[in-house]
Formats: sequence, C-alpha cells, structure tokens
Amino acid sequence: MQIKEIIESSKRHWETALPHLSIDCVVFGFDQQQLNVLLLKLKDNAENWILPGGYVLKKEALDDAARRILKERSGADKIFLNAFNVFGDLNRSEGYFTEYDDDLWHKQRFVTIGYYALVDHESVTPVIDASSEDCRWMPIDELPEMVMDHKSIIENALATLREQIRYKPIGYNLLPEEFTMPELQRLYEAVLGYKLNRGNFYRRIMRYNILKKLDKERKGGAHKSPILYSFDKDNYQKALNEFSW
Amino acid sequence: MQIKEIIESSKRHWETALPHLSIDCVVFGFDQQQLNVLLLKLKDNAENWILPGGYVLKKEALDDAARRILKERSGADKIFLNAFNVFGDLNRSEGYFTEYDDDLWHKQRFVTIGYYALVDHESVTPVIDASSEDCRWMPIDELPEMVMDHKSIIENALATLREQIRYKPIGYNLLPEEFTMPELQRLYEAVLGYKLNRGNFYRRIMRYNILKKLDKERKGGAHKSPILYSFDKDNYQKALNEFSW
DNA sequence: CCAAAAGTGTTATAAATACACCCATGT
DNA sequence: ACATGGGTGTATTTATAACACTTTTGG
Repeated sequence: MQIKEIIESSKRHWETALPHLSIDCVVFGFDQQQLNVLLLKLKDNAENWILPGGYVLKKEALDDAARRILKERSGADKIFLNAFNVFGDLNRSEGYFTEYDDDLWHKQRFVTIGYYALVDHESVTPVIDASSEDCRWMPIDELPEMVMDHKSIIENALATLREQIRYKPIGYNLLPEEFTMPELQRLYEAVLGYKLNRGNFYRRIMRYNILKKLDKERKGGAHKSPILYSFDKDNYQKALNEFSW
Repeated sequence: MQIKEIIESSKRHWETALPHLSIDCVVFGFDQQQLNVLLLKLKDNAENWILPGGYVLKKEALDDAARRILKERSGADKIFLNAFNVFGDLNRSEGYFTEYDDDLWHKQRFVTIGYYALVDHESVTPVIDASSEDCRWMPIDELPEMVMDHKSIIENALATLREQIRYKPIGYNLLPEEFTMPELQRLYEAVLGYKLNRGNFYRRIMRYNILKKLDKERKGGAHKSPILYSFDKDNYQKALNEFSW
C-alpha cells in the first residue's frame, strides 16, 4: 500500500469506525482435499501474510460487521460466522507502523475480535483489494509466515472448530449444496486431522438425521457413482442447538 | 449516583480508557448450597441490578483489565478468569442515559467483553463503591430484574460453564483451599442443576487424579468427619489443558 | 443407635472402535 | 477385473448410570 493510500484510509476510518476495535476473520474452506484458510498478503509487507479483517462501523452490530468484512474480502454470502475469542494483549501490534505518525488509524492499540467462518470453497472468489497484492487459500498445515499474532489466532480458531465438531454438526457451510458421503467424511477427517472408519462414520452421520438423500448420483468419476446428499436444514439446525454429539 | 459524579467520572474515563469498549464480569461463587452471581445495584436505578463491569485502560491488556475490575469490585485476587463471549449488538444499551448530553462517556455505543470468573465465596467481600447502593451474591435460579442485556449475559456465561464442566475440571477457584468430597459433589450439582450419584461421582473424580487426600478431617459436623482434600495443582492444570473429560 | 461418609461391587445400557462381509456399479 | 461406494453385521472395549452393600465414625 502506498503511503498516500494509508493516510487516506486512515482519515476515513477515524470518521466512520469505532477506534481501537478490529475484527479478524479466520475463514475456513474445504477443497475436497484439505482444510484451507483465506489469507491476504499486503503490498510492501515482504513475506508476511495477514488475516482478512476490518473495522466496526459506528452504527453497525458486531456480527454484521464481520459478515460485511467477509463479503468484501471473499464474495461469500451465506456463511457460518462465530466469534470465538478476543485478543486484547498490549503487545500484539507492537513494532508495526512505527515509522508513521501517531495519529495514523492503523497505529492505534487494537483489541481484535476473532471470528471464524465456514464457507463453501467453490462459492468464494478471493478478492484482491487495493491494499493487498495477493489473496488466496492456504492449507492449514502449511501456513506461511504471518503478521503479529495472526498465526496463533488461526491455531486458536482451529482448536475451537475441532472442539465444536465433536458435538455439533459441521459441513453445512463448508460443502456445496449437494455432496457425497465420502466428501463429507473427508471434510471431517480434514478438520480433525486423522482418518475415520468409513462404516462407523456412515452410521453416526445417518443417526443424527441431518442428511437428505437425493435421487441422483455424482456421475463422471472413475468408479461407482456416489449418491448425492444435501443437508436437511431443519434437523441440522435442531442438532446445532442441542449439545449432545 | 449523583449527576455531578457521573459527569466527573465521564471526564476521567475519556482520558484514561478505551472508548466504546467495556468489560462485564459474571462472577460465580459457591456457598456450599448453591451457585451465586455477584451483582450490583446502582443508586437511582430503581429495581434494576447490574453486572460488575468497567473499562479497559489505554495501556492495559484486556485480561489485566478484567482482573483489576474484579479485584476492585470483590476484593478477590486469585481467580479463574475467562473471556467467554462478546456482546456487540447496536441496541444493547438503547434507552439508557437518554436524558444526558451526547458527550457523556456512559452514553456511548459499547461493545462489551463478557468474562466469567470463578471465585471462592469465602474470600470475597462484596465492595459497595461510590456508584452503587448495594452489592451482593444472588442465587442463579432467583435472579432479580437486570439492566440492559445483563441477564442474558449471565445465562450465556452459565451455559458456557456447564459445557466446560463436562470436559474440564471445575472447582479449584470455587472452593476453599481444603474441602471435602461431599462439598465438591454439591458444587458440581449446583453448576449442573441436577443431582449426581455419589459412588459414581467419587470414582470419576478419583480417576482424574486431580485430588490430594489430606491427612485430616473436617471436625465438628453432626456425623462422621469427612476427609479433607485439596487440588493437586500440577495434575489439575494438566487436566485443564487436555480436553477429554 | 443413627446418619453421614468412604469405598467398593454389581449389573444394565449405551457409545465408540475395529473389522469384515456382501452387493452395486462405472470404466 | 477392479477400485470405489453403500450398507450392514458383529465382537470388543469403554463410559455412563443406577443401585446396593459394607465399614467407619461422631454425637
């Protein structure tokens, strides 16, 4: 980002957003192989990547801000969003923007709200905005160097996701509308980080009654066409509200 | 609180604290009978109670702020503190302080970080500060009318506590240094809201290996003196870090 | 003696885990 | 033919729950 652009955006932010408060989104996406996180690379910031984040408008609810930021960054719309932690240490942005004036927006002390989001990999077109030189999916087990405490924010989000998956269904927002059983299983394995037994997974998933079997198959593979499923929205929501997985 | 005092504190807060950001503490204490929450009643605020809360100093980490606020309000020192959620809706403080000028600190739009704290009931002396007319323990199943969204913040904290107790040990900060097995069981029952089987509870607790049996008993009861225990700090910490309860 | 506490035994039930079998089907 | 997918059977282990019995002990 050019100095001029930074100064410009700084003025705008002071006028429109709540100071000292930011939102960082850990956006998880699944590409049928592995779990990925959406990351940005700022211009002029060497090799360091950054979480898509933003600020809360003065008349905007926190959750709405997270949704807006995510939409701006990824084009993703129907998403599962959850505030999972707050990061408010003093030293978390130490050493950044030191060469700028103290009234620069970005140089404030920030408390950031960590949101994690589950999005369908396919429905997302990473948007490279004015301040970024790159925006892309990165696999969670090969994260690049990251700015400030952003890597530990991701690890914290992943730990939360792994706890959640044990007693709440996951997948509604990480998979396309229609998907197959092996795809769902691979998603679970990617989140948990280990293999699951196929037969047991099948029975367990079926027992929770959150799937609708569609009357069609995914053609074109090299082998037997797998059956397509979609989530039963009502039962899925019901399962989300209980906590007994 | 007198108008004059409000105006005074307003000036001070603008100088020392981060705007738009507050902390509210749900302080749980156990009195051998039931689970209680520490609540305040503001002067001039009719029948409405409020959570002990405060603001984050400009050069103060979030967790430190929560600890400080709690110490000021309760005198409690060695406490278990945990940020459990953020409350950032627009309408959460709507209708308060409407009769004051817009530059009043308290009239800002606030995003509040909810912390829950577990404290030893005995070690706390509720402090009635300048702005409060009352400060006391209230049982969680008989909460009074509360200001803004504070009642739902408590319910959210309690739900979090009930989830936590299923896979992490609870009690280190809710019980005195030395305690008996029946006391620990009553604590669990108070948190969960239902009775547990004694024999099974005994075995389960023992299996987790977090208790040190002391070589003495609690004398003076009407019946057989129960054995005193304390927590084995190392193993307790280890159990906290795993997540397999 | 009585009531609470401590510790253990037993049994039923449910859940998790690991394997294995059979059938279907697209190339 | 064969690799993948769908569906089910089954045996083992582990966890949870309900209940009961015994012994100890303070008053």
